[in-house]
Amino acid sequence: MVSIKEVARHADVAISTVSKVLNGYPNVSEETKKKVQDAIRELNYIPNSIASALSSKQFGRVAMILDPKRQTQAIDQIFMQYLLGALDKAREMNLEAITVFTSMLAGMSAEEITRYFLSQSVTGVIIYGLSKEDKVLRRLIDERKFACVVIDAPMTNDRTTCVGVDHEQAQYDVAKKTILVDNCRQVLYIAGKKDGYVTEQRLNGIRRLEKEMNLSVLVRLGEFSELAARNITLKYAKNKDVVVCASDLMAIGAMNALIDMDIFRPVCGFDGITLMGYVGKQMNTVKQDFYGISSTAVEEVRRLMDGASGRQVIMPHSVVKLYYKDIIR
Amino acid sequence: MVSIKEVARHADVAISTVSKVLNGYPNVSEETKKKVQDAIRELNYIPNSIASALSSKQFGRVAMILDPKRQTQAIDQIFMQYLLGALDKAREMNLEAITVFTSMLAGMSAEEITRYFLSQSVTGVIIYGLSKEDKVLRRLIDERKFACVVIDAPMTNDRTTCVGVDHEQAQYDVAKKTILVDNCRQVLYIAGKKDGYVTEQRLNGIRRLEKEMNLSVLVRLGEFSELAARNITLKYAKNKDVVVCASDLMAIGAMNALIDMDIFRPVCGFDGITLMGYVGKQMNTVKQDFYGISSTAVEEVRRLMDGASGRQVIMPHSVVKLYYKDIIR
DNA sequence: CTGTTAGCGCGTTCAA
DNA sequence: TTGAACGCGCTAACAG
Repeated sequence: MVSIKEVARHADVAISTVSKVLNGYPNVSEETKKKVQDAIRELNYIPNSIASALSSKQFGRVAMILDPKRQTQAIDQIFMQYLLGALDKAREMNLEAITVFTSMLAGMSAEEITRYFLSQSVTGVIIYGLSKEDKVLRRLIDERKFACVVIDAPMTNDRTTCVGVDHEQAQYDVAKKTILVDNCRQVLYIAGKKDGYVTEQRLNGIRRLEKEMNLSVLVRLGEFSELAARNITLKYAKNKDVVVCASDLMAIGAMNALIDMDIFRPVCGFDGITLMGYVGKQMNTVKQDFYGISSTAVEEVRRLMDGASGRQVIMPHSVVKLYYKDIIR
Repeated sequence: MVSIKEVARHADVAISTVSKVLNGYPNVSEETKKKVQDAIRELNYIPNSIASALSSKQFGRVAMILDPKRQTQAIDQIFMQYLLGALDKAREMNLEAITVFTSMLAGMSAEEITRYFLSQSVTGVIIYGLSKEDKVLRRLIDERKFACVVIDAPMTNDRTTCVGVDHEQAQYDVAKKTILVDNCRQVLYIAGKKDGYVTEQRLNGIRRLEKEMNLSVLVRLGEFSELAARNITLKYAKNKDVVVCASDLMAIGAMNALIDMDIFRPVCGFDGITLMGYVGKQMNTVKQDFYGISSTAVEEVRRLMDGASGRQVIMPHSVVKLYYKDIIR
């Protein structure tokens, strides 16, 4: 492994000079700069980021905490978008991001996780899909030992920023758009999980619409499950005018149920995933930019690591109509 | 940040003694060991793995290269299993694994990737789902600068190990089992992608069965796409006895097509994914243990990093029948 | 069994 | 503008 020392020798300068060239410092003459760069090229020198980090004390890695078993809004596709968005941005910002699954954290206390992260030089954390029931991660947030960004859970403090769309408004928007077409009054709302933050917010959205439009809304928990949504639909949809679902997956289940019941009802979903299979229908849904959300999360965690204070970041959403062609895998 | 130095001072021993205790070296009296451990606990000392790596020159991180856009066998679910398996094992083996998506490598030459990896102290690489067309990654493998493990592509050299099930045999097995039930003769085989290694191997499997059972097999490329498989089925399945698909996704497409055509044909898939939606039917498929494959890959890459030579590792597979209840999300 | 010493590869003063 | 010297936190000889 060719080190900075050899480059220095080769270029006949001091190590520190090479370092300066490497890091684009001023006060290096063009002449020596060129000498150094030539040497770097000739020796095919590659700086060691580990040593660099140690020396400059700029550790600061970011841990992305994902819970794949927690089938909330949709499926793994979303996680991949999250990962992609974060890793791309991290690379762009010269940050190291490590992937951590909750299964690897299972059984650990907040202290143990803290220790683990610190030993890995992790100073920033992004939590995707926090559950209300997750005492440990909530503790981690409360302790403020890390710069935290929480996706889709409304938590902020001086070391914690939350990032996500306005689920309340989004649910309101998509439901309203769907309902207006057929002037529906009786709504079947299939919500998510009891312990989910987004479930609550989305529910608030439909409640607001209920009041505003004087609707009658029946709420059932679909657990973000296609099958549960199917069964709920089979049971309750008959004398409803519309089925509003808190996820695309559940919307698919509802649609299939309606087909089996041989009745038509408008259905709308949430998330805008594309791996839905072709149901041969169309439906409204909320399109979230998971890649962008995750990318923003990295920027935010960096802000926090640089000492900024936590805040709330609302990402834009849109209501789109998914057709057959959109939902082909 | 409390360092080893402070621990040493606190315990009134030398730094090296602390280091020995930390790394479980012999030649430390129980007495001093206890002193040190107490100090560690009191100060809540956390070793810095970065400094440790630098000092011991035990860098050796491993890069997991994933290509999410490459929708080969199935969907993101498989990638998540891969990630989980690798990260769990890496943690167990005290290796650092970093997630790299091909999109981050796009446009880079093999040399640039090499430089990038080396700068990140990556010395081992796991490649998931290599395409025959991927000249760059193949170059990376050929250059032997890294310990390489390739999943599902039959490449080995002294620095490269391949890991995966025996796709040829697996395809043979599942097809045979499916065909025997109804004594089928006319087979529609929906293969994967032209540039895929597994496509070729699985095709060999069906070809072997064709000869052995004196079948008539029509082969079409389904591109691992549900829709393509659907269209192929609509076009060709009528006068066939069975539809053998090189992926579960395509099998779903085929099944749905058959339902629309209102004819029954046995269908079999490949991979054993669980996010198929409920088609209300059953089918045979090859169950792959993606978690285990990835976990094994990490062990293998470690072997290579430790100087061992490349080899071929065949993972076990099984043929299972998926029922309605199995494929509920 | 313990402590001293010499680095690992690099960033960063501070004199020269 | 340059370079010697120190230190980041830790490991690994080696000497005592």
